[in-house]
Amino acid sequence: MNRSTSIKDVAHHASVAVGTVSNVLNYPDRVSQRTKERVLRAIDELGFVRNDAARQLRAGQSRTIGLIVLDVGNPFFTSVVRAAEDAAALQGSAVLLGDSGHNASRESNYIDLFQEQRVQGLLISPVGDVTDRLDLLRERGVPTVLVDRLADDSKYSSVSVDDDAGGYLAARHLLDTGRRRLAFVGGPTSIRQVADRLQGAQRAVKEEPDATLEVLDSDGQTVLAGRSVGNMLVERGDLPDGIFCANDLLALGVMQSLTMTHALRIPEDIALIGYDDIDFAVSAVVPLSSIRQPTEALGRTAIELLAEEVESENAKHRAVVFTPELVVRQSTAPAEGCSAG
Amino acid sequence: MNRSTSIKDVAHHASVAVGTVSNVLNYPDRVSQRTKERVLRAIDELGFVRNDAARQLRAGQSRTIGLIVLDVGNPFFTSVVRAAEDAAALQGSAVLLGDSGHNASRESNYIDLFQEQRVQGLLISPVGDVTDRLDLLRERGVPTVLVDRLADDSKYSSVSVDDDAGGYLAARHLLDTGRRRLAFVGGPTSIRQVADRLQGAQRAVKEEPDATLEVLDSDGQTVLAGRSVGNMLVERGDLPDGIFCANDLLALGVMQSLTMTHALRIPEDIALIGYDDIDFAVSAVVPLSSIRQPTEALGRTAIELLAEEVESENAKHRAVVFTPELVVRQSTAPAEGCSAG
DNA sequence: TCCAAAGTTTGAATCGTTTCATTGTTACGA
DNA sequence: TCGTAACAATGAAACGATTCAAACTTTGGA
Repeated sequence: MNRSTSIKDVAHHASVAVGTVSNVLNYPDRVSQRTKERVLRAIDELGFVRNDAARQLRAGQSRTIGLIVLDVGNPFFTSVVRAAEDAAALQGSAVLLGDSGHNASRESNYIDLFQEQRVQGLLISPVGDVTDRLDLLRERGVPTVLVDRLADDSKYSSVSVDDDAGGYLAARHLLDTGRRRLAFVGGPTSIRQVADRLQGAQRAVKEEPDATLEVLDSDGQTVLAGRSVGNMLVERGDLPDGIFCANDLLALGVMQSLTMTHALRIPEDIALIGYDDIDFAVSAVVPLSSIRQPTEALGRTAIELLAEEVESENAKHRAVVFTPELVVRQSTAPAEGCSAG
Repeated sequence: MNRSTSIKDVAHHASVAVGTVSNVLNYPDRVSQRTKERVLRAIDELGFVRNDAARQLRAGQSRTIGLIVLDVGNPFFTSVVRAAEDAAALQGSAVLLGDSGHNASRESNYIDLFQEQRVQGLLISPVGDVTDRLDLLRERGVPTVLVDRLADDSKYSSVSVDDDAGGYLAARHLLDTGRRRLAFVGGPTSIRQVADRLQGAQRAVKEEPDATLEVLDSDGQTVLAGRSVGNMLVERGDLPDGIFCANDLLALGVMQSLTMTHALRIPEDIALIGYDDIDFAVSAVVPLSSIRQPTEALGRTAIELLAEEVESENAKHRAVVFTPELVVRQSTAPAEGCSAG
């Protein structure tokens, strides 16, 4: 109803020119102490709040950064988002958050929205094949940084985590604690993350001549899927002595099935390690060893890479790959006759 | 670098006036077929994207709604957010999401940001005491709807869930399945939600002359806290036959402690029910009964209430209270000698 | 052929900032 | 007292969209 107060009202109320008010807001040093006080008082009395649309229109660019993630509910992304917000705040930008929910059309809507908002740049964990759209954005001066996905060519910067290294870490840890008959439990290896983690595990196993690695396909990446793999294992007998699951949910499912239904002991009979280090890992019946991804670094670095590209159109693109971290808990405590390798 | 193409460029390229281009975008019916096609082609060829800042500046209002939640990682809020986004999309608005992380200063920053963005309105799950700020916002024509908090006076609309009813549902269900010696496990009752749930449970227990309800304080609302309550119970003996936990994490902790460490059977020896119906409830060792909050309805209704206030300055404020829903799973299956009643 | 009504198109004015060339003021050394 | 440099303050122009009164075109009936 009542049109909100503008810089003009403030200027009038403080008996100065509009330019002066603007200077108070943006370049306080250019304004004398007396004037500044008068203007600030006026701002306070009138309850003036800068209209960002007008500022942005004049400036040609906004102070916001678009961030599109696959699933805000996923702790991995939640953590990345928070780190990105904090890093952006440090450089005076705000993050507009979009949750694509693995849905290409939602993703596309967010790209549209952010483009209309003239965001400084875009951080995205892509669902669909958005390379064409991203190319267009770049042409129009909106740089993009890929999150949790290695840029295929060198057209974009990206931040990602080395899943192969993570897989290696996990398997190596099982081997180091004396296990030799390992099993990998993971969803369809068509998922890149799963394939990479498996590959890393295989690499580690090849280092020990007497070690073997069996691959068990799971039907999805859930607790229930883990449970059925566990049941299957027990039914057929011939158990491995170390299990590496492609994520923590699977691991928790396997743990449930082995310990509850079948009275096997973890880690004495079978060691178990997951991936992601979700909150539940630490409070599982047997606290679960896992591989933690450096989410804070991901978010922070993504913002930094974007800043580089915003500053100079021709900044070199960089693909930053982080190495995950092993978190040891009870579920992989060394077996009794441990022949550490 | 290259200033992006404006409506003026499009107009020039299509040999029409700027007003015509605007009409094509906003009132296609006012424009002849021939012209429309020409303009649309020009838009396509130039890759024109509307500058929302300019549109907003002229319109005096944006098409965005601010939403500040306590924790996007919390499945409760994740679900509310998604529902709100969908409902907003239906009415042509976008949601700007802010995660206060239970932090009053982050919350305050988001309010500032959203105010500068001239959001249509604000949905907020407040951390600190923001009533003063909200009052100011309202004066300036930015309506607010409280989420997951009952408005204390009738100055605001709000959407919330009846925790008392939820507590009643849970306890009543334990009673209905034959349990009589109940226990309530919950963090400090200074948390409103906890206090309300307890109160509802007490109400239900009073309905059965031979039923009792014991209150067990927990140190926080986590799995580990639940586990220690469980351990304590077993150590002291004198077990209840039905336990109602103020949230699912506590319940899972209690379940771990009872079933694993102490070889008690759920639901045969003790029935167990949680609150929130998190994803893990269904995949617990014994699938956990719980109370589900109507998060989708919360998000949707919040947007609807806000729309009412946006439309008319003097819309009556409404406090909509939803009733949660009982989800029965194995953890509360009827005891053998069930005297339903 | 003319006129009115309906249908299209035009383009200047406007929104609230920031920018910047210009003007006004002050201080100080010559 | 004057000139000049440093400092402050001014206000018109610009950003890119929407709006709307006015101008123009078409249609169809008299």
